[in-house]
Amino acid sequence: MNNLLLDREDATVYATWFRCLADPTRVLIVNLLAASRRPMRVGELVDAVGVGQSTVSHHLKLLAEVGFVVVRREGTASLFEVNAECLSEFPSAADLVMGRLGRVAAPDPHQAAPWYGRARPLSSVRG
Amino acid sequence: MNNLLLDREDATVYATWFRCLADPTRVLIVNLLAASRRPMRVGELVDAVGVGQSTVSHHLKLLAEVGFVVVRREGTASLFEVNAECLSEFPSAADLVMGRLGRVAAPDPHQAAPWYGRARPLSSVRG
DNA sequence: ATGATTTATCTATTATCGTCGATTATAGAT
DNA sequence: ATCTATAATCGACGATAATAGATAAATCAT
Repeated sequence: MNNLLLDREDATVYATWFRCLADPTRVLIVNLLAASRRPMRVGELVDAVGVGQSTVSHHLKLLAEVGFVVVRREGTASLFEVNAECLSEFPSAADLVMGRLGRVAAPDPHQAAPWYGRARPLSSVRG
Repeated sequence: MNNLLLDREDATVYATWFRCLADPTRVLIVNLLAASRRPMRVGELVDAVGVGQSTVSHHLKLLAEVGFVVVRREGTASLFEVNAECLSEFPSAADLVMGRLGRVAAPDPHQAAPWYGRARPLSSVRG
């Protein structure tokens, strides 16, 4: 110890996560997808969050890049749903930053976690 | 129900929280204060996070405004420590956004929670 | 009073962000 | 082929944000 202290690299990864939810519209989108637990079309989200379609697409792209949501196309529609791993991993990240967690449950490689293909935020605490 | 769906007003409050940790330097600062659980001087934090003093002061001001940290002056020094309420409230906010929590523990009025004097983020789920 | 230490504030620069409107691309239906 | 519905991309705009450097304010020691 102290193994619960982050280095800047890990902090940057977590900051990326939090930045993803640093906008009210994105919070609404994620909350909607997380609570409903079903795929939703872009138009459905546009109706729900009250900003333009291009703006919603923009936010969805961000959320998908970081890994909060996954997308699948079906005809002319795009179906977005929450990344199930995030439901617990994101709150765990909050716990970790707040110093309440020495480690976080290891991610399941078969389901994309937000950090796959990027920095693994838990490397420093896995030690 | 669904009572776990946020409205934009609440989403804005949570977004403010997350935006506060949307920067690597602030994540480092909060994690340091949260893990050490002791008051730290600005200079101490400057040494730890690797950016200029004015920048650290700037971030601390932000963190204090939102309520993540509290400050007390002692001589020429400023002692910052983490707001104890945030240690659990912030992860709970993450849970709530991810649809895993119907409500959050009621805040203790004697210790400043991040939303005091601002919107109460739990009003919509408290009913 | 002077000087040293510590932190806050001010100003400026640069980069990023949220949003919109318009356009483009894709797929289905007629 | 054309029309329609859906979503992605592009370009622009104003607003914020992160950082640094310089200066000011406050406290303490000599």
